Amino acid sequence: MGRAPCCDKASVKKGPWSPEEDAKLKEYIEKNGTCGNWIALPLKAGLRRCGKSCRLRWLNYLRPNIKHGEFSDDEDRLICTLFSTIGSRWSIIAAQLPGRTDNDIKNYWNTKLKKKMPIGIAQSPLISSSYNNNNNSLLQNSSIMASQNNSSLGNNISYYSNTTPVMTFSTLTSPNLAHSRKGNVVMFGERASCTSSNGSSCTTNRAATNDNCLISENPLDYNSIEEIKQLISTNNISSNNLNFFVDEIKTEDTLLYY
DNA sequence: AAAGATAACAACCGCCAATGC
DNA sequence: TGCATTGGCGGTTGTTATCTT
Repeated sequence: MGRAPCCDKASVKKGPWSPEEDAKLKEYIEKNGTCGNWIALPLKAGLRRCGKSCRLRWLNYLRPNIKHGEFSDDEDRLICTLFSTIGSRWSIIAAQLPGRTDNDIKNYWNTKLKKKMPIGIAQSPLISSSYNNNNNSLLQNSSIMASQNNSSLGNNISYYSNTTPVMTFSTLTSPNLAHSRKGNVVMFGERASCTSSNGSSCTTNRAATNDNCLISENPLDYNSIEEIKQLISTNNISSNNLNFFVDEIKTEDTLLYY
């Protein structure tokens, strides 16, 4: 037996929404909310639409505070850098762009930004393969997002909180980078440097903090999650911001970056 | 001016994880 | 514990607008 359809395909309307349908949906949701059940909503609202279609219409077009129109240069940059890091996680990218929907960003990427990007970045995010479904939630819960601006290992990596870059790391590809595996990025290590959003910086060979910056003086010594957590703790770095990175190590032993 | 090509964007489809029974 | 249902997501398609020849 196959999966039951979410609605009766024969009786629901498809295609573009009319202004009347928009008004009905908007009025119903503003008055009653979604009641946590999109499937039942169209019937209650007097719409001959699939519940999924109603949800999509509301989320992408009708709900308040949706931003339509041109993307700013800042938004362009953020989308590009996030895509280069995490790939086509449109909902996560959209969460960093207030007022924008995942569908909007996806369309914008496919029609415009993709053409602007270098082929390697546009087609193959450097580290997206290190994110799997199991830790997506960690990513979503993190207030910090990472992006690598260069396709080769060991160059500039920026971390964003919402749309604000909070810090940029620079690393060198070094034979002493103990945690480098499969060509992924390592932020522990000698000769690393960091510049934070307030202009302060910290460089090289020391365990240091500057805003959310953490550089370990000894890349060889941090082999366990607990050690890393301890390091974060003793340097008084917000654990909320860094939990994701710690958990990343725990679940994906191929990617270590701080 | 017309026809074809391309771009932009709205909407649909199918898969999967979460949830409730 | 297993199954059915739902919500959410990303990929894809369809339609309309705009551009080019």
